[in-house]
Amino acid sequence: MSKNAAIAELLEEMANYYDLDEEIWKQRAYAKAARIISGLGQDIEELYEQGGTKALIALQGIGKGIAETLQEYLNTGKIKELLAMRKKYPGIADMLRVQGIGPKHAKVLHTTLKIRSLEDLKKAAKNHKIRALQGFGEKSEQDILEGITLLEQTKGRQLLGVALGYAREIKASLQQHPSIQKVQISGSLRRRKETIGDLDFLITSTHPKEAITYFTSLPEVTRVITKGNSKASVILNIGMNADLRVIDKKSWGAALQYFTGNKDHNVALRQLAIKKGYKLSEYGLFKGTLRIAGTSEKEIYAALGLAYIEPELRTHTGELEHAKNNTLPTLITQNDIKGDLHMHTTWSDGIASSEEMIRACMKKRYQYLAITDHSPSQRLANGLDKKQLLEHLKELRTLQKKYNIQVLFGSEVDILADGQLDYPDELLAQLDVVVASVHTRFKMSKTEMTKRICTALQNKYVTILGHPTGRLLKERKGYDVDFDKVFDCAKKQGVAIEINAQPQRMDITDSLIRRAIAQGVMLCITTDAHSTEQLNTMELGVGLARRGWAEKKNILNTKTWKSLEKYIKRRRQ
DNA sequence: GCCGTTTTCGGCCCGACTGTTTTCAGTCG
Ligand SMILES: Nc1nc2c(ncn2[C@H]2C[C@H](O)[C@@H](COP(=O)(O)OP(=O)(O)OP(=O)(O)O)O2)c(=O)[nH]1
Ligand SMILES: [Mg+2]
Ligand SMILES: [Mg+2]
Ligand SMILES: [Zn+2]
Repeated sequence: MSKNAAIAELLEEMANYYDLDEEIWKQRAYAKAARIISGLGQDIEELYEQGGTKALIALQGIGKGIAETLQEYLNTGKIKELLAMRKKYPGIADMLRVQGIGPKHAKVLHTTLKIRSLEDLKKAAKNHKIRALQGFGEKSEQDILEGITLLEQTKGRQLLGVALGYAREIKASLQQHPSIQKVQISGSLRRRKETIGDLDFLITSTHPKEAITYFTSLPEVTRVITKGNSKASVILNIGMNADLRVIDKKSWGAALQYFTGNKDHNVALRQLAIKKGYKLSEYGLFKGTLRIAGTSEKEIYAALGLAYIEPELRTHTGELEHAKNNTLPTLITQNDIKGDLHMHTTWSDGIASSEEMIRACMKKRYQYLAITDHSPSQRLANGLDKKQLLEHLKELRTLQKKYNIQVLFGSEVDILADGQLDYPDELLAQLDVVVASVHTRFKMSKTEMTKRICTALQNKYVTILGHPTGRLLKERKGYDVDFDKVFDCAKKQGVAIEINAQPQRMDITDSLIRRAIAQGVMLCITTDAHSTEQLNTMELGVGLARRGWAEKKNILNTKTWKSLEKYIKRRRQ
């Protein structure tokens, strides 16, 4: 994942330049390639190092030409053609970031007004130089100024855990309106992507215009971007955009399919429809003017000869082929979860007591929980020394007698720089569950880090490898690790790979989950909760697991306590 | 530029909203 985002941006930039040159198909190909790479999950550099150009071309949507561009960048750190384009069109990339300015307008501004920067653009708008141009007017000049201001205010993508909370509040407000019947959170939220660009809502309404006006007048709305008879787009006080789409209930399934995406999945599905002699839009699947499907998503997929595809799988990464062959996985659900094996208490850096965590887990009807406070190296997080660890153990054994839920005594033990664990084996032997995690010395080489982690996994007391990539969304990338090797070790040793559901971690990634499953590795969804409230992030972890094509059998904490107990015992033999 | 259980050439998703149009192009989802 290291360079993927940066490379996707470069390809996107190139796509924009091709657009200016009216190379419309090249533009589409590059834009698509950018989307593919940004959603890839696997480090494109790693892919190239291991499989060469062939591995790049093997990606659906990347062919000889773009593979060459990628190769040039990975080998030399630059793309000659891009540099030339930047020279030809200075300042255009910035202009295109302004809401409402596309390639056509940008080009006019660039050539006729010689605009080279956002500063130039602002000045031109303020001096009313823009309104006179062909295709522009007073309003669009004003919009440009506002667009620049908004650009300066916009934050990036938001964490799923945060965005989902906001979306549920808006959903509740929408449900208040008498003309609104169904409300469905859609887009990337429904696909449970780990970061969210905007909040998308699909509704049915007996009075669409009133419903839309209600939406654009919500107290959270700070600005209305567009407002029509079937959809509206607004900016919310939380710094995110929200889109509303109103649809007749006979088109509900088609609209939900459309509004859930992702874009590439939609386009591929529509292409399939064409191939079969149909037309697919948000209004339905049509043969000529006859609607042959549209009330439910299932009906649409079925009419196209496909099994139903769960939203989390709609990423255009092979799901259509599997749907056609009826080989899609039966995804894990929240109901399958029997316990939580990673959480913290006031003994280290949590804010709830052991007893509070136990009671909260009972309320969730879990069969078991593991309390896993930090080890001594985590000084800032109040890591437990030997004496404290044994006291904590005593506390938990006492609490166990009081509650009818299996209370597992665990620890999140640091993996030290040399791969040794932060407690000696004789202490680890007294623990029921050990989550081993890297918390320090991130900047090792890939070889060293891989060796470090594999060494740790060889300790027979390790149950779970904690937050395996070490990424913190919006903050830092993961460390360099060879996951094929790590998965190999995990498989051999019988260690589970964690799917950490903390909103900022969401660690490990969806595509790595898919690879882990392909390699036969067990995974475990945990919340890493530091409060009782945070135990609720389990749903985010389940969403992430589903994005990784995980079935119940792939997830350790779907096991009953009896079966889990056996699993842990076997590991320690 | 990419792609192919009807194709290696000729297609490439489809529709809403807006401003500037005098019939629709541009932008966005
Ligand atoms: N058919 C089609 N559908 C699109 C297109 N663009 C967007 N959509 C659909 C699929 C998207 O998931 C949905 C919502 O659009 P968004 O721009 O909000 O994207 P999405 O929510 O997937 O990601 P986000 O996190 O908001 O960036 O609309 C398009 O060009 N064609
Ligand atoms: Mg969205
Ligand atoms: Mg949207
Ligand atoms: Zn933890």
